[in-house]
Amino acid sequence: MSDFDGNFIEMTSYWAPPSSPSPRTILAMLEQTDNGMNPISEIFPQTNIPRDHDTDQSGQRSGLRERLAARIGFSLPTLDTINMSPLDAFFRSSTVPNSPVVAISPGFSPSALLQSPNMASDSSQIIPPSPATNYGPPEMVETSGEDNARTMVFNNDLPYQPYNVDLPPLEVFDDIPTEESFYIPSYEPDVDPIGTPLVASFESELGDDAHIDIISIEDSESENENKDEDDEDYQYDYEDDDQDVYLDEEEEEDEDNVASDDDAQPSSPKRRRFDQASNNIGATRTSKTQRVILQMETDEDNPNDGYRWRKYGQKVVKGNPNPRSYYKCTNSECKVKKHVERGADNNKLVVTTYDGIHNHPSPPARRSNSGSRNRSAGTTMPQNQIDRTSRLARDPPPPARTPVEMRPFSSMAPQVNLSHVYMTGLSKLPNIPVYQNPGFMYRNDEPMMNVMPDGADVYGGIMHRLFVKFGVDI
DNA sequence: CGCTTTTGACCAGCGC
DNA sequence: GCGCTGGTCAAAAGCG
Repeated sequence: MSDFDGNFIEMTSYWAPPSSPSPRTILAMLEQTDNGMNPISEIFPQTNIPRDHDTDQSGQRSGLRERLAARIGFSLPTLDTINMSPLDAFFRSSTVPNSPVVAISPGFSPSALLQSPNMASDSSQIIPPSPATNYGPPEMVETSGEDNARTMVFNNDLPYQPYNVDLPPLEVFDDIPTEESFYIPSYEPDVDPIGTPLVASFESELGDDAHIDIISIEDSESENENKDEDDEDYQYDYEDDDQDVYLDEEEEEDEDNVASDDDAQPSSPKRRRFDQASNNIGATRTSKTQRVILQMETDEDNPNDGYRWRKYGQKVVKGNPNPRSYYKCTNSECKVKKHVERGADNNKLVVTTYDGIHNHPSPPARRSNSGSRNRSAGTTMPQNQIDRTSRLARDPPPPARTPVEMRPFSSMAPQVNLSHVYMTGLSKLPNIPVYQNPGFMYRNDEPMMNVMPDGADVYGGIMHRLFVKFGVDI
């Protein structure tokens, strides 16, 4: 499979969710990369089209937002992205409220996005480093419908240069977000350009072993009981205290200064108790593992994410006429589960929730030959569905590259083929080492793109900072 | 034949 | 205690 031959790219022009090209178009664009032609702008040809999101799609978005808000426990503010320069934000080290640029957070395991063999070595885009810290209220990203929204598209063909930039003040590391967001627009050609909100979110619950995700490979399955409801000190009680690197007392004070109202900050690590209670409405969720919610627009009922899954249940849940499908990783040693459902208000929006951490690499794709099964590399699916699956989704994960392949398979990261991921978001995130090179392009009305570090850079930066601050040497 | 999905039943947590 | 709900189980059916 052809990779984007570019680098981690930030699209600095104002961006509006484009109408997405067909898989064929994408593949054609990808194949052009060998000519040194960055395909991004051609994949996203309508990047400058403003969107009137306050018209007929508002109902859809609000419905989704309300659902997410109900699920997570707080309302979702609208992101104001106008007049905000992503680059400015990116290289700003201090507070940038409502930064639209997605970042890796220490709370949300970087490995979830960077250590994934698929995501890191595929043509994938990765969650980029954070440009900014945000001390605002807990955020879910709600940006896709915004005019002038910005997006970042990434690739990771840059060499591993994790330490070639100045580290930001470590204080920002204290502010641990638990939610990330990015957009995965449909690559289907018939997407309404003013269509559905491309709201995506990560929810890292920072559960009992969430922090381990950054540091080591451990069985993510923890059947811990909920922490004592009466325990008001909000101390983390990770099982593996040796690697409890998130907060110390001082940091907690800082955190409390920022977030005086606990209930208003469900995304905070300190909201873990809240999350556990509120995020499972009537559910029986005993496994307090890290959870990631991924939303993307696609016609596939279960987009390939690089792993193989076995469906073990389906249920219609309250508030959504579309059934929710439950999957387990087919690896017998792996306890990761996920469930997939379509948006109640937007049938093109597929919401995938991952629970757990894969303790194995993604399996090789099942090759389809004449007369044999033709299954996707990931979740098995009916033939008719496979036939609708893009080639991108069927392609096997490419060989992992150093240093990616040396990383633990610690991620429950959704290993979606993020061939054309739009990322944006709000976050309270640390600055992570980045560097710039002049590899931008500006062609016609297409976004100017600035080369940004790849996943290895970001990962290395995080590791370095862990080492600097906590002495954790991976 | 092997593996998958389907689907109704069952289980367990939560709120009232 | 009861009902609601999300999550899981497991037998049957489907598919190549």
